[in-house]
Amino acid sequence: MSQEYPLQRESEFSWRIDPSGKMRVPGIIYADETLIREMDDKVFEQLCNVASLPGIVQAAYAMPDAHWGYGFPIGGVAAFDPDLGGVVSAGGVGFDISCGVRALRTGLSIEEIEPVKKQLVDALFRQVPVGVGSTGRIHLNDKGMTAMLKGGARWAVEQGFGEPGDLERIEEKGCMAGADPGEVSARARKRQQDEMGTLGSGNHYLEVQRVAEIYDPRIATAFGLRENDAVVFIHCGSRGLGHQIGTEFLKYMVLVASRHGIELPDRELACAPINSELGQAYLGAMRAGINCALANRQIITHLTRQVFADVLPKADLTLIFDVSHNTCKLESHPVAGRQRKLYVHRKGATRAFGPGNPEIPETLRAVGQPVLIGGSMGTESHILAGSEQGAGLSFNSACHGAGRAMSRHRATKLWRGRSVVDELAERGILIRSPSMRGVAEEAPGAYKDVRAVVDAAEKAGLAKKVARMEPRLCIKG
DNA sequence: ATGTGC
Repeated sequence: MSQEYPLQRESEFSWRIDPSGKMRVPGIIYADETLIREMDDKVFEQLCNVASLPGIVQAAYAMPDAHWGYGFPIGGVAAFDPDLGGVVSAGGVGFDISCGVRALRTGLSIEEIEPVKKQLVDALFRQVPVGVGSTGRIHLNDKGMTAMLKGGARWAVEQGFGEPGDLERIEEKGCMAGADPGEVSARARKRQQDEMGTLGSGNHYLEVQRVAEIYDPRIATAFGLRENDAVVFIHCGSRGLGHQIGTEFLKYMVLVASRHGIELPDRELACAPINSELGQAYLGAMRAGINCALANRQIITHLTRQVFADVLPKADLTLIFDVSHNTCKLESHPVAGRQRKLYVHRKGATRAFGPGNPEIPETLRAVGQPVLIGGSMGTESHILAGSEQGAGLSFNSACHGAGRAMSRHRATKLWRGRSVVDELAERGILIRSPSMRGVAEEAPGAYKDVRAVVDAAEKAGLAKKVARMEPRLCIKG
């Protein structure tokens, strides 16, 4: 644990760094003692940097899966008040804008999947493009690109990818308002024109999982989950488009920071006032990036349904929910007893609205928003539900995954992709990937213990555990 | 995360 950053234990699952130097607010980390001890000192340093940005409200937060990121920690949450000089930061959203997870029920039990598992994983691997630079069968011209950037998953459904009923189970009903395709450069558009409906690389995957354990039967029933059900998890984002938007705006934000009177503790924290031309331009482009990710996951859902229709015609894939974990969104939150409109950055952190929140679909409003936690390849995933107390703890945010425990480079020194695949196959978990190096980088041992992460999130009060899933097959970038 | 990068 850090010598340099004095952590005060606030409770069994929360830790605090009091403001010092240029920090305007404290840093708060939700974690158990083991997670805190193993957390990179860089997380604390980055959290203190975030806490020093103009207009930050209440505290800079780190989730239990936090690790070192670009500028902001991954697993970081920070909210800014536009009227107090609050800022928006490209690095605070992350390069993979609106990277997120979508979970689907299949209407099948795992016993129905097992006999055709190999056929299913091979068909998915053929049908869903994966890997660095992967392209799909959809090619968008500039007009189509603009419509996609404006319409998100709603556009995808209009194009015949999926069903109108899907939209109800997506954040923002599948279409992020305030997107400004005019702020998305020609280069970003070009990079994306052949990449719709592709999974990408890194930690992105498509898995078929077994519901292994139900923690909260009432909420599980509301989410349509039963033990032994087969479910699909899709984890991916906005591909080359989001990355290009992030890269370009980061550069502009570095250039004009001093003009806005912003002193950057770290160049990677480049940001612009929300109430500035650049801040508004970024928000418009970022929202278009959100729509790109929502459309991408929608198209992949359609491809997945086609595969199931072929291999398991009895299947009926219905959307449980779709959550993004790299965003900046305008939300209303109580601060010291007063509702305030804040721009909440969640980078590697999942929105987790509690019961009653009007943003949650009516059919789920009584139980809270599904919080989808994708574990690493070969390990378990979790579904949680937003809690009422989460509002006062982290602007209704929770963890997003297991969180890396070491660098990709170190992981490739410790594991061989081929042996990882073989070992998982022995446990009946089938992996298909174009990159054995990618598999080594994503080896289960390179990640934190996802169950410890989820337990800490629950015990800190951020969200409530609902169900635990085990992977049976996985296609990976 | 990324038409992976120096």
